[in-house]
Amino acid sequence: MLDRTHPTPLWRQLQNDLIRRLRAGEFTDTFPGELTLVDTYRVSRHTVRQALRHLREEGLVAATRGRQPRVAHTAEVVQPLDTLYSLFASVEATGRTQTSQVRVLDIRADGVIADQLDLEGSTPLLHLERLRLADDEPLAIDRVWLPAAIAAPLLDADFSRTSLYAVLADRTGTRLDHSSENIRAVIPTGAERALLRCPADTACLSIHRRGESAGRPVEWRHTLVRGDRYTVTAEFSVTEGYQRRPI
Amino acid sequence: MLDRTHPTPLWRQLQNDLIRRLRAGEFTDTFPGELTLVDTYRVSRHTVRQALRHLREEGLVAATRGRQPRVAHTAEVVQPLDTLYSLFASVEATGRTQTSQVRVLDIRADGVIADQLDLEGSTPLLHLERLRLADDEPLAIDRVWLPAAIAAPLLDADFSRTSLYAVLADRTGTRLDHSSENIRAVIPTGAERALLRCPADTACLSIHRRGESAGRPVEWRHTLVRGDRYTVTAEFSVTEGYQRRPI
DNA sequence: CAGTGGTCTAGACCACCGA
DNA sequence: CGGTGGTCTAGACCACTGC
Repeated sequence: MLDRTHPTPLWRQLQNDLIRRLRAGEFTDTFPGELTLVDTYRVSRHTVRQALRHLREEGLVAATRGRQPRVAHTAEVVQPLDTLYSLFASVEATGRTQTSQVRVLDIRADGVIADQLDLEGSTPLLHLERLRLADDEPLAIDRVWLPAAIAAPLLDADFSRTSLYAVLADRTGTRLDHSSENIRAVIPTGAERALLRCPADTACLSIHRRGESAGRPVEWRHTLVRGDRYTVTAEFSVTEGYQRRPI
Repeated sequence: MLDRTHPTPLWRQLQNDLIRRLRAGEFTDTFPGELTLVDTYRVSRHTVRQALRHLREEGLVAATRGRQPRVAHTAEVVQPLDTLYSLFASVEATGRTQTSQVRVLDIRADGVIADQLDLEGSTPLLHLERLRLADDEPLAIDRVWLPAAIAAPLLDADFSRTSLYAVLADRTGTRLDHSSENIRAVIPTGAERALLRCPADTACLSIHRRGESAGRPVEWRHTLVRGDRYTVTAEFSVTEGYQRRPI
């Protein structure tokens, strides 16, 4: 189960294994308590608590003194605003299964979008539109445009289960190193609400992102996320050299 | 030194005492190591580490294995924490006038809010509720709670034209050095929409903020911002990480 | 009542760093 | 080399929760 000879600390191995089991859906609602984990993994309680600390801080597991610990199925995805994030990764990190329905994948020209990317209006762009789901429940409508000169190799990729950024880096070697986003609150149109299957009283976050690689704009993206399932978080600290907690 | 009969955990008492000594300038550059603290405070190393964890995460103390621990010199300059709320100030920079209507300013207890601040439910809190306007047009409903033990001197302040953080720093010397925010999209209630005088089809950004000073929570804030007038922006660079700034 | 998490102790070995 | 923080163990008592 755990490898005591491996240089990775025991508590991190334990943490990873618990995340794996969480993703595998092994704990539908209840979650083992600390003493149970001590027995099953044959480690001290201190080690168990160190492994659990991160899971609890991440909100994956809800535990209160006296009560039966539970898997926190907060019906929402929490998005830290501290990394160049991928919606795919943040959904998977919560133990949910992320899938996408590809609605559009083609190459076209669009003067408005090209303008945002500092390109000529007639420049061909690869356009990908996906309905993104977490555990088969609609989460967001995601539209992204990339210059065809860079992204053409993605035309035949399967985006139903993979991250755009992963495919982009894999097939073209392009990695985003800079991005800027605008986040607004909007009320979805009737068509959007129907597609997202969200209640009538639900607002959405409208996120525009412009991504760059080596100083060149390579991505214009618009994501419409259900407000009842998604939260953006941000952390600030005045101190220099502030180290973010690992995982 | 530490009171073992007091209900406050030992590690919290130790943390508070270390913060007190830090503020008193007792440690100019070097900082005692863990074993030193074990000796001086007569507690176990586990307790010392639990107390130090927050100080290190906050960046107040820099410690690396093998090296002499040091006091982290927090860039002595201003509090850059008003990224979002200087958004209101930046409105003035664009030529508009920003004002506030103070709707509530009193001291009360609120168990739910106190819980968010890690305080006892009966702890008195200073509560300030403002309707914030730009050029006499409503922008946001801003509610903030601070422990009365710290913020009581603000009871007779005039908040119609001034920043809370400025008054807080001026009258109490407290400056926020850390905060975390959650940003969601919501649809305002009828009362909120009426107060904000916004159209029926307008969504809002709901922003919860928890602010800390020297590792202790001092502010719980909820701001409801009109989605049709404000955008939150974020920048990311691989070299610099994310920084949010207002538009 | 049994089980939960929160706190605390007193040990131990290790990797790392600077003198 | 001595001191640092990182990890880990094997205990213990307590407050709280739900049955």
